Amino acid sequence: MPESSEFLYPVKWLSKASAGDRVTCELRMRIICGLIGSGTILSENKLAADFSVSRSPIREALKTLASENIIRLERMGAVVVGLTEKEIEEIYDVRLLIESFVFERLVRMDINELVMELSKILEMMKIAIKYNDADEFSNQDILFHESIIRAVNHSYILMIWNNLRPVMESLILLSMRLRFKEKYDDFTRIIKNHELYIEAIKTKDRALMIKSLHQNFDDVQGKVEDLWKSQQMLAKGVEQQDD
Amino acid sequence: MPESSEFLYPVKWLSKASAGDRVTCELRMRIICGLIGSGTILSENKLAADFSVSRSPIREALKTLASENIIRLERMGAVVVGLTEKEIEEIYDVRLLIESFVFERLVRMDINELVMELSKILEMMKIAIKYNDADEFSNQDILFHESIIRAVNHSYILMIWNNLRPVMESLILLSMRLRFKEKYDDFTRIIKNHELYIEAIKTKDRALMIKSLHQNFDDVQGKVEDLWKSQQMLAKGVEQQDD
DNA sequence: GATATAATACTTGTATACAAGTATACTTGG
DNA sequence: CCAAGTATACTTGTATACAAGTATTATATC
Repeated sequence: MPESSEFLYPVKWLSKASAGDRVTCELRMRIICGLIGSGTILSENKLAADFSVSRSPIREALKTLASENIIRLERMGAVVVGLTEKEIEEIYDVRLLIESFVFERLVRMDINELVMELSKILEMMKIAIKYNDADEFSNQDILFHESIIRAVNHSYILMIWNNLRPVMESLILLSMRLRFKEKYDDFTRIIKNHELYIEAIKTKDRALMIKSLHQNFDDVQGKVEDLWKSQQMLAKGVEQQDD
Repeated sequence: MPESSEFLYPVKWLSKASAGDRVTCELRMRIICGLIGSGTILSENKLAADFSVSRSPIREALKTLASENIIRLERMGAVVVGLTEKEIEEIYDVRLLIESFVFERLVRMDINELVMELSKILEMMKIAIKYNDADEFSNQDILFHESIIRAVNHSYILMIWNNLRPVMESLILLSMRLRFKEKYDDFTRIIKNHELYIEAIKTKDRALMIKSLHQNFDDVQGKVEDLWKSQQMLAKGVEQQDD
């Protein structure tokens, strides 16, 4: 019985979104942080009632979440799969795979414009840290990697990214919110690491790129319990949210 | 515009499918073979009328096709992107990427059961050739590669495959239909090539695997014009049913 | 009491209706 | 004749209705 008043997904990111997208994003967050546990059976009608919408947007959401592999559509009800330790590792397998691929392309391209873009994003990230805005930081973090991927102009690599992105986004959001409360110091390291990534692109240093990518993963990866923790922390701190 | 009596997608594969899936598969085939050209704007209402269904299954289809990157959902109408030479190459970039990844995992696994499975599929392919069944041959061809990918039990690699699969399927279907009519001899080579792939897995010979994978691509790749040709050939094969 | 059968309360997929928004064509005033 | 506003015909997203199917439970029969 989730109260429709509490939202895990940043509400301001949904300002122009449809009800379907809203439900998709919120459900994803709840599943990934463990609020809706693995094995739970989701009913279209029940969800519709909980979110006070009709079945149409719910169906849309379930289809999307199924394509992201966090629920499984069966003949009767959608069963929550969620993320185990293993799956989080698998996500990073894929990121490593595609970002390495992208890097190979980058070294044969003019990367001036990209480096400029990345520097801008890095500045934004610093501001987000300064103002304690975990959500905005996450947003820029994702944008950072997305910009790199977009730069090579490969529609099917971009397709993979797009399929992966939402789950990544949820993971990063939860991870960063926790860090902002508990391990604020981490951010200087994260920033430094992103500077390393830019450096790797500038100097076309493959090894450096892999290294910084790995470090980046360690920064976000976290254990599944942490996601739980993140959610509970948020539940306690809802009042602070409206600043 | 398109006559609902002619279907490019094998009808028997849709026996238990919903109207939404039917429309998705058929639309995809028409887009990929060029029957519905790039730039065409698809209207939900018009499609609904053409396929004699309501907007619900059409919306579902458009969402799916958009996630496959062959149409783009804009604020007014869905615009067909289709496949250019470049995109077909990109698909194979991704396949090479994931099948290489999978191979690395395979060499550290017990592959007896998989080899057995692949041998079975290969037998099936031979039968399909014998009975001139291009569609069944395509089906088994895809199953061959899917079995390999499934074997490593990596949910996010499988996710990529699942996102790629439908477009691949259409490409292979069109390519194989053409071959059965024009280049029947090719199949002995394709079979031999798959035997090579099995051999590569058995002996865990990475180079051999890459080689056979590349050859496999050459077998299907074909030019975009060929897809056109394939469709036109089919159109002639079907008794003109214009009204 | 155990098994077959019927009633029920769900489920899914599709159709249809409607509000709100947006491009196109059509007026109307200058 | 053109600019500006208005009407119109489309669009999307959501709600709702309904048929057909599938589990679950209750009932009847042996």
